[in-house]
Amino acid sequence: MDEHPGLDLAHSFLIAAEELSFRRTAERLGIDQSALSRRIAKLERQLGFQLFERTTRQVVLTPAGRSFYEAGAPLLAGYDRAVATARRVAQGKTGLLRVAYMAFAAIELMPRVVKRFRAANPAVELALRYLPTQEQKIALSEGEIDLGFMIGPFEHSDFDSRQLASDPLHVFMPRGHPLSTRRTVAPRDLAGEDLLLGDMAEWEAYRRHLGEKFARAGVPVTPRQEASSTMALLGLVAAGFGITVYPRQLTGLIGTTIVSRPIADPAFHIETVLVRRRIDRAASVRRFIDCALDTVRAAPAEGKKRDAH
Amino acid sequence: MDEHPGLDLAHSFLIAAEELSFRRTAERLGIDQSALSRRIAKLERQLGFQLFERTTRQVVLTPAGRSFYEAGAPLLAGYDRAVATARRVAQGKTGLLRVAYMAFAAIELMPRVVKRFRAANPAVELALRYLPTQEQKIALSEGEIDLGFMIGPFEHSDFDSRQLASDPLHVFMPRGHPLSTRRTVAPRDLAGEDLLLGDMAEWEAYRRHLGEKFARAGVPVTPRQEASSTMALLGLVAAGFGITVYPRQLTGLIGTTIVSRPIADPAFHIETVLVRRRIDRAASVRRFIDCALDTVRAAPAEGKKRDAH
DNA sequence: CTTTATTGATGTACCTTGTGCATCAATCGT
DNA sequence: ACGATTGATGCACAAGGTACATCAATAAAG
Repeated sequence: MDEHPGLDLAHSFLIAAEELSFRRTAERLGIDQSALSRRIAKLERQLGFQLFERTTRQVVLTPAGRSFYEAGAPLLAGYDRAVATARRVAQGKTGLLRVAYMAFAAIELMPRVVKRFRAANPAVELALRYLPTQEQKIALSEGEIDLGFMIGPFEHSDFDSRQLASDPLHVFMPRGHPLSTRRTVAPRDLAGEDLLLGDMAEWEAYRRHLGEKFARAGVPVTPRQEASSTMALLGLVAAGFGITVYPRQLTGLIGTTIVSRPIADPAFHIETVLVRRRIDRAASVRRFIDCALDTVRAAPAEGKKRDAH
Repeated sequence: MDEHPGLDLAHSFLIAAEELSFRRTAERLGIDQSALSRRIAKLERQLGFQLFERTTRQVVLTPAGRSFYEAGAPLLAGYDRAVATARRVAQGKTGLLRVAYMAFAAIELMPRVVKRFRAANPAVELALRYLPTQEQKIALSEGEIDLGFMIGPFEHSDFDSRQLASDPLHVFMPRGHPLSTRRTVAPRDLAGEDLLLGDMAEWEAYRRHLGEKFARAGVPVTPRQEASSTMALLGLVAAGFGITVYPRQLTGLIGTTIVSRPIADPAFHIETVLVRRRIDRAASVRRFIDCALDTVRAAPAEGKKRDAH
């Protein structure tokens, strides 16, 4: 790619090619006829070929000029469209918003926010993508995504993090499990239980959080088996391999083979935050965040608490 | 269409959007970093929205900037292609050549020239169009065609006319016609014959020429019937309605129901000329003319004379 | 934690560039 | 033959963009 010879003069040429009169063209452009005459001459010099055959009485396009006009007119029209589109994007009225979410948010929170946002901003295309919390942070910093629903808290000078929910953790166990006779479960009741969790590759953030909470509660737990997905986890629980700890929302999705009980400890909550790059001031990103905050403010999911711990 | 805000700065922006570094971009553009900084700032001011989010340590595209880049990059690449294409057209290496031809040229001359030109200039698209001589003159002056095979001579200050051929006229008559016993026919032999010609709307030029020639030969003739096309004319001749006068080339195309005899008078030739607008200096037009001259010079059709009258 | 180097932004002086005005030669219409 | 209109050109001026020097911010190195 060279440097686009005469690009700045192309507009003058296109008008002239339509008018076929230097005076009328100059008038349309709001400049002197002599200025236009020089513009065209300069453009022809830069391009290296004649655009017009001109006498003092008539101006006609050369074949090369006709070719240049026919190819150039749609290009400049396309430029205007590109500007208009980009302007709409700047105003957040359209564009592409790349949103990532982790497993917990996928159950209820993310779909609700997305549904509301789509209704309010139909012109904004949403690219949803499942990513674990840790990978979201990388993806955010590398500009691969614009927003991420992730496990909080997340404090970093480069990122802006807004808490959307703080969900109580439940114990999920097979029907008939000894603990299922209780209405609530204390952390220390879980000592000695076989704890099943997602594998480290994808569930790193959650496992760190959970490990810390059990440590603070003075309950030593080590997961006995790992699953790669939420469904696999539930399958293992249903099959009697052990129990798991998961945010409350999952309760609504399970059948009768698995029962859940709240963990009666205010520390056993998990925060969901919505994170963006602080440098990214895109209007559509702001709109999405506002929409998310409105969503949880307007109708917080049952059992959710507004503030953590 | 406004006036394409910031079009001249778009190139700098595209490079910057690729480099994501003002210093490297400035280096690539061969300007000072400060100049680039102002260019981008000016472009953003003209467009009315931010293209980059920048700190002193990193430069990232805003969503609007990304949109503008994605739409703009192919546009400027398209501009370069448009310039390259137009340049090839200017050099006559490609482009569209609109050539018109009248009925006589369609028989043999035009196909031979076109075949030769196509072989030598495969990249030039030819738009062939049948037009009577008179209409070709209008079409040429209005720029609807670039070249015309027409009945000559044609002298005009706006046009450049080159004679390609001077073809002897023959008399075409039904088999068994009294004149068919002769080897040649004199103009005065045609006095009293029923002369069939094409109608005035399309055959004006030829009829003027022919009328003039008969007048000079002192033979009064008035066409008895008109036909709208060459085939219709031949049909009428074959049906015994009369005779017609036509250039020699037609001889090769007729069957045995019609016979032809040369008119033994040097005035009874018809010139075919190739005409272009004098102001049109397009290389491809010149090439076509050269090719046409080469064609008739290399292998003049049998019976053709180099000079008229 | 201090130092160093690199980033993009900005003040300044200079000079290239494009502009309007006036005028010219060519040409069409009357 | 004349006036009117076309595009081209000489000229002086003003605007605009440029390089240079420097600044504040920040990441990397010690």
